[in-house]
Amino acid sequence: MANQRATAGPHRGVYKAESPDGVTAPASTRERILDIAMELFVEQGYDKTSLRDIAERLGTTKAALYYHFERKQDILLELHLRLHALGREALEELARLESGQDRADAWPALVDHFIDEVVENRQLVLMHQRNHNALAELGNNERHRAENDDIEQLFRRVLNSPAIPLEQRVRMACSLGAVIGPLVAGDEFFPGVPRPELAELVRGAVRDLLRTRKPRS
Amino acid sequence: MANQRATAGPHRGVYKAESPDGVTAPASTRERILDIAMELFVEQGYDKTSLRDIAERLGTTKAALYYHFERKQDILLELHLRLHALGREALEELARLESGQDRADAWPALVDHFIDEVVENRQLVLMHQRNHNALAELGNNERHRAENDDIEQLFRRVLNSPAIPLEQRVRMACSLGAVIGPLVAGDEFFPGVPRPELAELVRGAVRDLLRTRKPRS
DNA sequence: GTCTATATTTCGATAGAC
DNA sequence: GTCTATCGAAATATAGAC
Repeated sequence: MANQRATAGPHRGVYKAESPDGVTAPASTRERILDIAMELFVEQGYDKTSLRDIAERLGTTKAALYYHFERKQDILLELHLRLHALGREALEELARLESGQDRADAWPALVDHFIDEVVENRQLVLMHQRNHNALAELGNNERHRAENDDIEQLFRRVLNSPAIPLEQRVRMACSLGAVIGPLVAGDEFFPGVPRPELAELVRGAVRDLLRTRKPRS
Repeated sequence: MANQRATAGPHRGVYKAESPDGVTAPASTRERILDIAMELFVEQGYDKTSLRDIAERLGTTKAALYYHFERKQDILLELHLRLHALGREALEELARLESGQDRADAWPALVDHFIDEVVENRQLVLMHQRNHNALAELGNNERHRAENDDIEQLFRRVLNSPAIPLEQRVRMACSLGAVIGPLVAGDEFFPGVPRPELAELVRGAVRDLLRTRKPRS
């Protein structure tokens, strides 16, 4: 009767049925659903993944899923929140800095952190970028809209800081794309290269990218 | 009776009903369909865009579309081929170079070209990256598979050239992501900045990114 | 918590008139 | 080339037994 909120009833807010001590409990059905859904959303996309597909791979039936999630969209929403949780803290901290120059100075550390998280949660990032449209439709959901608008505004606040020269702000945006390129999309292009080594090389590339040169004057 | 293959019959291979001289003819229905579909695929995604949606915005009915395209997928396929046509030539030329070093040297020019095309065909690029999953399903289509496998192999051949140091190859991959970042995805982050100026800044960033430094030894 | 139905809706695709 | 009408195949979601 310890921390069993997950089994206290269907679809009710926040769950995270971890055992109080660090013991790895058998993954709750709810979380197994999320993991399987993430796999399938990457393989086939959200729209082409039916609840029947998920249920089959999980070994149950469609209807059983409705005990754990009210609607199909809620599965996607939960996964989206998982992703947002990754970058939220770091981004908030960055946006809290007053001066634009401080923000620019702190950016490289943020990207470093970003690289680590992309490597560790590659599948989640993949799911995000391969289901852009489906995720956009979550905009109607209140819980999602609140969270999402927030994150987006944090980004905007940093990348729009008028105190940072435009050139540097553009490079900050470039650095994010540069990370996604080889670490996610172009995975098949560097087979056999251990991911940590790849990450290290990307780190070096981003470092050079962010080191703005003198404008040719 | 000049170049009217487009109206010679429904869905038959290649069309491009341009008038022989450079005169801008009124866009054929077929091309208006493609343009509208591209818009909608960007706004809502391929899966959530019904043929009814397309027909409505075009001012006709669903059934009319079937005169111009045999299946819904064929609309997406045609748009995909439009995109591939953009980069194909440059990429082929690059892959034809024998030495790996030659390829690495030619890469910056390719990216420069890539930047121009991304700026000029932003919507098409957007459609591509926002419908990754739907496009992957075209893999069953023969016409698509032939074309697509080809392009992918060209990329692989260049990015795998063993003569190019891994560090540089990774940076080549980074450079592609760095272009997409600010020019496509992060469009809303630089409002008011004319796109050519943005492109120029990205060009500078990529230049620094590709200039590999001495390894710290 | 999971099952077997089944209701409901939407969409791709076809038939055939004009 | 475009229309109306309709078929058939999914898929989401619900009802109710166990």
